[in-house]
Amino acid sequence: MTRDIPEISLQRLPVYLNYLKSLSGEENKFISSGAIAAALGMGEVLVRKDLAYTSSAGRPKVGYVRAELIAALEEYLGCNVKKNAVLVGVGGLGRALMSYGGFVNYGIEIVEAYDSDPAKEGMVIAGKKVCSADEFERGMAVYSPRLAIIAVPASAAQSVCDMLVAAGIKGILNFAPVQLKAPESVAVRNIDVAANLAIISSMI
Amino acid sequence: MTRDIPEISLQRLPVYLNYLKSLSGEENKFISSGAIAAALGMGEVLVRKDLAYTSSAGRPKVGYVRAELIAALEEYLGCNVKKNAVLVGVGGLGRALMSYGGFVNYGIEIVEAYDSDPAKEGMVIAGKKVCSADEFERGMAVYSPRLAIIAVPASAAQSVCDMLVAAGIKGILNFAPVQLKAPESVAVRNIDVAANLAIISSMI
DNA sequence: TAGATTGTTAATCGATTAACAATC
DNA sequence: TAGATTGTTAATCGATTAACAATC
Repeated sequence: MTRDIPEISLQRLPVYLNYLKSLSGEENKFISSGAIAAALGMGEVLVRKDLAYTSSAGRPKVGYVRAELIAALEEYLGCNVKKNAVLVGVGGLGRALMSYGGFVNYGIEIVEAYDSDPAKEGMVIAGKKVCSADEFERGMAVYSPRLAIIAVPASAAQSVCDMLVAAGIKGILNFAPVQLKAPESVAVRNIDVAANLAIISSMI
Repeated sequence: MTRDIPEISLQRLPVYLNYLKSLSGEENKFISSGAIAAALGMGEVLVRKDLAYTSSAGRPKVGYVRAELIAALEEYLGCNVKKNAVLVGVGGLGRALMSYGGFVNYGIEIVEAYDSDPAKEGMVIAGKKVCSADEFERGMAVYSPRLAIIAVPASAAQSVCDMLVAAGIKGILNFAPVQLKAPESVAVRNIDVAANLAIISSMI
C-alpha cells in the first residue's frame, strides 16, 4: 500500500465509514458532503477532500451514493482483504481484544496470542489459542501475519517489539505506555488509554 | 482548567512524562530537550515549546532537572488531584478497564460501573461494584465523578452519552465506534481500536 | 572564557477553509 | 432553466522548524 494520503485524513476515513454504515439504507440512498459534515461536526470541504482520496466520485446536485461511498471506503481501507494479526500479552486487555468483534469490519482477524505466563499456555479464548512466547516463530510461519498488537506491561513492550520486528511484522498497535523504537519500515501506533482519560481531565 | 495549550501539545505531555519516568533516577539527574527529542524521535524545539507550557524552566548548558520536570508535568496534568470516573458497559473491554492499573498514575480511579445486563449486577471486579443502569444517579450523588468511560456497543453509545451529559459528566472517553453528539462544554475523545489497527494496515 | 543549551522570534510547512467555476 | 452540490484553486490558519540572542 503506502499511498498519497495525509495520515490525518486516513484517520478520518473510518469515522466516515462508521457514520455512513449507521444510516438506514432505505432513506439514505444519497448523501451530500454537507450532510456528513454537519453530522460529524466538521467542514464540508474537508469531507469532500478526504473522500476524494478514495476516488469515489460524487455528483453535483445529488451528492454521493451512500452504498458506493461505503464500498469505496472499505476498498480503500482494505476491509475486503483478509489480514491476520497476532496478539502478545494476554492480560485483561489482551483477552478483551481477542473477544472483540470490531476487527472483522476491517478484514482483520487475531489468529493467535502469546504470553510468557505458562499458566496461560493452552487456553483458548474466543476460539483462538494462547501460546507460549517461543511458539511465536511457528505462528509466523503458519499465519504469515503482518500486523501485531502489543498488550504487555510497559517493561516488556520494547523487547516484544524487537521480537516482532525481527520476525517480519510490519505494523504494530501498541497499548503499552512506552514510545517504541522500531525501523521506519514498521508502522507503529500507540493507544495509551490512561493518558487519553488524563487529557480529557485536563481539558475540562 | 481549560488552559492555553494546543490540544496536540497536550497530547504529547503524557509521552514526555512516561519517558522521563522510565529513566533511572541516579544517572539522569539532568536531561536536555535534545536528548528527549532524540529518544522520542521528534524535534528538540518542539520539545522545549511543549515543556514550556508546564512552566517548568530548563537551564542553559545544563538542561532540565528530570525530577522537577516530572513534577511539573504531573502537576500540569493534574495527576496529584484525585478524580473519580465511572464506567458504563461491563463487557470484555469494560472489565479490562476496571482492572487496569494505569489510571492511578494520573490520579484517576474508576469508582463504579454500570451495565444493563441484570446478570452482571452485583459483580465486583477489581474491588469495584457493577450496578444496574438505574443506580447511576445514586452513583453520581455519592462519587461526584466528572469523567466517564463508555464501553457499550455502538448502538447504545449515544443514549448512554445523553444520560451521562444530563447527569453532569464533563468528560467522556468513548470506545464505541460512533461519533457522539454532546454539548461543547463536554469534552469527548474517541478510541476506536479496530480503526486504529485498520489504519496501520493501510499504511504498510 | 568558551561552549552547550535554553527560550523566543521569524520562516516554513502542511492542513483547513473560503471562493468559485463546473455540472447535473 | 435555476439551484444545489461537487471538485479545485487560492487564501488563511496553525503547527513545526530554523535561526539566533541570552545565559549559565
